[in-house]
Amino acid sequence: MNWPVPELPEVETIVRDLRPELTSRLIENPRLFYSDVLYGVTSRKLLAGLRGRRIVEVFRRAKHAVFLLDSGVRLIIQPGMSGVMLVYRGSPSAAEQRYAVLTAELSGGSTFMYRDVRRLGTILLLDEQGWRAYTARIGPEPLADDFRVADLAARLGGSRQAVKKVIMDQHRLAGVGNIYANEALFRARIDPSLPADRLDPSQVARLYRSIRTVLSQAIASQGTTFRDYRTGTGARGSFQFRLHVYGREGRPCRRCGATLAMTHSIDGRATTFCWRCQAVRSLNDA
DNA sequence: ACGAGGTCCTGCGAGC
DNA sequence: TGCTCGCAGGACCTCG
Repeated sequence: MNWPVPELPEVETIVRDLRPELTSRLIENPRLFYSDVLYGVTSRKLLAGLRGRRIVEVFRRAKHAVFLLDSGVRLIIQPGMSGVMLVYRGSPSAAEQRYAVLTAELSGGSTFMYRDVRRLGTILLLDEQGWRAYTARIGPEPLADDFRVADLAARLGGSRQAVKKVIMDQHRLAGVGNIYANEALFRARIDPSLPADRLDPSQVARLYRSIRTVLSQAIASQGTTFRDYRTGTGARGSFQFRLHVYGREGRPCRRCGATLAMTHSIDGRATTFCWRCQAVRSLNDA
C-alpha cells in the first residue's frame, strides 16, 4: 500500500485539533531529539526561541502547521510524509516517545509532541520578516474565499509541464499533494499528463471545482489515513474509504468499471488514473 | 525553462 | 527462515 503524506486536509485537521489545546499555553520545556529536521535554524536557537514563550495562534498555511508565539516568532512544522503532531494530557509513555522529534511541556500539565518516523518533515523558526518572505513564495490557498477559477487558470497557463505536476507545485498552488492531485484530476476527468497550458476553459473550471470539492470533503472526513497519519487527537481519518483512484490501481473504476492504471512517468510519482474517464492516450509504463 | 535524477530517512515487503 | 535490497514520498538541489 502506498503511504500518504499529510497534505492540506490532514494538516488542517491537525491544526483544528491542536488549536484549543495549545492556544494561550506557555512552552515550558522544549526538547529536540533530532536536528536533521531543522531548516535555517540551529537546535540552540530553536529551543531558546521556544522556551518560556506563549502560543498565541495556531493555523495552517499550505501543508505547514504554524504556531505564532507571543514574541512574534513563528514555529513552523511541515510534517513531511510521516509526521504526527499530538498533545498528551500529562507525559507520553516511552512507547509514545519513540520517533519523537520535538516535545514541549506546556502550562497546565500537557505535553506537545511532534513525532516523525522518517524525518522528512521540516521545522523552521521565522520572525515576522522571515515568515512574510517564506509565505510569499507559496502559491494561493485553493480553499480561500477569494480563490477563483481565473486564479487557477493563471497558475496553470504559464506551464507546459504535466498538469498533475503543476498543481502539486507548492509555489504555484498551496497544499495539493499526490493523493488529492490524483483524485481531483480523476473527478475532473482530465488526463494527468496533459500539459497545463493546454487545458481548455471548461477543463480548468472542472479542475477548479474538483480541487475544492475533494479538499473540502477530505477535511470533513478528517483526512486520509493508510498507516502513519493521525489527526491531532491521534484518531485516523476516513477519506481513504472515499478515494476513487489513489491506491486503487488494478481495481475497477468506480465510475465506468474500467481497470485503473498506474504510472510513474510523471515526475517519478505514482499516478493512478482511468484510461477511459480521463481520456488518457499517451501514458506508458502503466 | 524544463526534464532527469540524486538526496534526505526508516519501515516494510518482495525475492532469493 | 533470514537476509538484502528496492521502494515509498515532498521539497530541494544540481546537471545537461
